[in-house]
Amino acid sequence: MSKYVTKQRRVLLDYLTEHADETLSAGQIAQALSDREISVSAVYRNLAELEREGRLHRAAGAGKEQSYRYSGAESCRGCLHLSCTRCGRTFHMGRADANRLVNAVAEAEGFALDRAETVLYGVCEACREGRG
Amino acid sequence: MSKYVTKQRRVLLDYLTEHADETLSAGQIAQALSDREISVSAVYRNLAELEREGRLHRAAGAGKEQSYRYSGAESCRGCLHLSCTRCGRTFHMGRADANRLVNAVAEAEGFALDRAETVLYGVCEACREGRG
DNA sequence: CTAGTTGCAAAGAGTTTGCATGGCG
DNA sequence: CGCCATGCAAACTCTTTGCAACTAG
Repeated sequence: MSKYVTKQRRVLLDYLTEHADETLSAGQIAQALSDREISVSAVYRNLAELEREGRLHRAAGAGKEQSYRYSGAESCRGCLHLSCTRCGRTFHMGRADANRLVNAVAEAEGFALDRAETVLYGVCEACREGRG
Repeated sequence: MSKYVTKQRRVLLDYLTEHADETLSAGQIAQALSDREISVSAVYRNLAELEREGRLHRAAGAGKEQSYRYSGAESCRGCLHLSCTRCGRTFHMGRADANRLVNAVAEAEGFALDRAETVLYGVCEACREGRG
């Protein structure tokens, strides 16, 4: 696990914190940080490690790139994520609403939803009203 | 679009029909059909075409492979998909339950869920009871 | 100093594409 | 017979890995 706090690690964590709970592809991250003295391999290696530590979730991406989502603080525990297929933004479903939804699925189908892994796709309010 | 009905096309469609509404990776499909006289490129090309025609959905896969889901008949319209992260099986949430869920999300968050794109991840009843 | 990290470049894995051959209609 | 689709292999893209150099503690 992380033993040293290197410059690259800090840069990556800064970036992830800034974009906490957003769905980002490894490529996106690598590119955004390309001018900040961190190599692609370092990005991948650190992402993999963060995933092992459970601070990062490897969620599914539409294309062929893998997507990651950094679970900021405890703030996001228990909440579900909504991803708008038009503007790409990520929204958070409150704990209470999420609980209701998870329970509904459990009752209806006997299926235990994994909140960390599940992302709901659709169109957000703003986009639906034409103000993307 | 599809003009000719070739043997390969038939083989692929047969396979997809047999596994309708399941979440399959391109690799899985290609391998399952590898001994049935269809090349990898043909699989990819036909999958891409089916996707263009809207008969197939390119849903997100966990690993680095792309996943597809063939929307069998109308049978599956309006239903949501549940994917078990343990056994990999796909389950279907009934229309009524799905409607309830979609409405709940719409009310709570003003978010219009896209049923075709969304896959809920979690653990199915069988796996939870240890009979995977 | 020592061990964890980095960067580079090469190796892998999955997907796409060019081109000649083959087969549907 | 004409044109679309296939197969093969090469090209690509994204990700992983080996290894020597580097650096945090």
